[in-house]
Amino acid sequence: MSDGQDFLEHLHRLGLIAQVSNEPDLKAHLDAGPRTVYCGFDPTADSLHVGNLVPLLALRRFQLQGHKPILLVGGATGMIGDPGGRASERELNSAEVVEQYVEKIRIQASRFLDFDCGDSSAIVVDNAEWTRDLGVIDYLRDIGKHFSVNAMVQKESVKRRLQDDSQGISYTEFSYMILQSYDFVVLNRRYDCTIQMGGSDQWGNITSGMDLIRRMESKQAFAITYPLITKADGTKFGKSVGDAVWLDAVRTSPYSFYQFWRNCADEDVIHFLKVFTFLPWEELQILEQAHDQDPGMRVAHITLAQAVTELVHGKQGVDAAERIAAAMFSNQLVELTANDLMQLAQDGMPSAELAGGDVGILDALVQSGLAVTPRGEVTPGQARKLIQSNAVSLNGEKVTDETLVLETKAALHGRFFILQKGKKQHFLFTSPNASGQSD
RNA sequence: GGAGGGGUACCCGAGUGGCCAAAGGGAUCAGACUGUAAAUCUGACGCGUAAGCUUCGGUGGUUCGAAUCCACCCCCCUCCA
Repeated sequence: MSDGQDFLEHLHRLGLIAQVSNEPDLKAHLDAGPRTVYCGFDPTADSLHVGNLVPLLALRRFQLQGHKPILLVGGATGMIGDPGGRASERELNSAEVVEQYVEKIRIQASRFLDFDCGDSSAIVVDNAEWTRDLGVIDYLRDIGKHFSVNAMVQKESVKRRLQDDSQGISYTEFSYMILQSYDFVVLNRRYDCTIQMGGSDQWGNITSGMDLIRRMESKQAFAITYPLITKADGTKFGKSVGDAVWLDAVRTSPYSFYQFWRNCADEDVIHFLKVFTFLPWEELQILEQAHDQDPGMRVAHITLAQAVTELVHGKQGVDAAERIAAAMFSNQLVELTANDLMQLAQDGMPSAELAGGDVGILDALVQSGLAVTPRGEVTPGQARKLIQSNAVSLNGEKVTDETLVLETKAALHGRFFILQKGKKQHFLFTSPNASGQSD
């Protein structure tokens, strides 16, 4: 990427930088030798999602430059809830739950960073470790003393909540900034960590940490924020079929994951390529050109899907996803062999065994979960509505009859049914007793 | 503790005795169009094939009839020399 080129400049080009504190100094700081940079992740679920990929990959970029990344899991701050970027007060999770999340996230993140490459090896820390035993009095005397409420109230994240008529802010969330600042100090002491990175909504918290380091340690530290990912159409990034797109293969299959990227909007695809892949700049240029010339070819989309899926689920993940996609979108389901079909199930295509006997189409829609209402419930009524709106196909044929039964003789190779809702949602049913595999 | 404002479907937000399963917008799902895009148009959007059933913070009450009126309770927000 940046042989001799300025690293910060490169990040700028990729659209990864929203704000930087004291850029000239930071540049010199980075150029002068390996540095330590940290980014925090709040454990709000037991898996990271695509949104978390931004900082994760950014940390990786630093590591590739020879810097040392620290991934801080907010076992403590996760118990509090960050008021920034949140309209309302957060639900608080129990300590055990948070602890569990922390562990899962630690494992998951390990995939993206190198933990064994000498001085720049990544490390994972949990701020619960140094916060847990911090007494209130110590906290107030040693840390709180350095904070001016006057200044805190001026921070955008806090100010917004103070001005909002329908929501206030609790003292708990108000204190979040202090804990995060203290994290920075601890990491600075222990690992000489001088740079904190975060989303642009973290700017206030990060600069506040810089200030605290200056006061307590008399040292200079730096802040870098990345722009929060937005989509061209204004809807929230990272959702698919109503649910977040997770990195955990159990929650979001590699196939769905792949589809998520492949289906992103034309307007977003180049931006996403820059942020979510490590493709060399020249290649990005070529892709952008190709995309501009003929977006219908979807070269950029496919490259994006392949690259990110490989990053998260490996080459097999990509292969499996593409096998399913090829089969499902070929519109020639009948030509698939029994082996192909079995492979699809193994590849992670949503599938299930058909509950004994001949099942009605409505039941099948319910069992497959395809009959979800806009509210997220699975109901027979929704199954009916889908059929009435001409949305359902079975083995490639539109279904218009609600009373249709999935009879064995109509199955592909005597035992497979591919149920389809709309264009993009498929479900594979296999017959239970496959003893008659004589076809 | 006092005074005031507020709690309506996934979100925002109308509705202040029947015409309300509850306007409007957003989100979501589907159809058409396409490129497995976007935009646009159309349909769906509490559950149920239907009759009907369950919803408007909670519980009781007034009424032929309540999201709408009354009582009590819970929660949120703002202000208090």
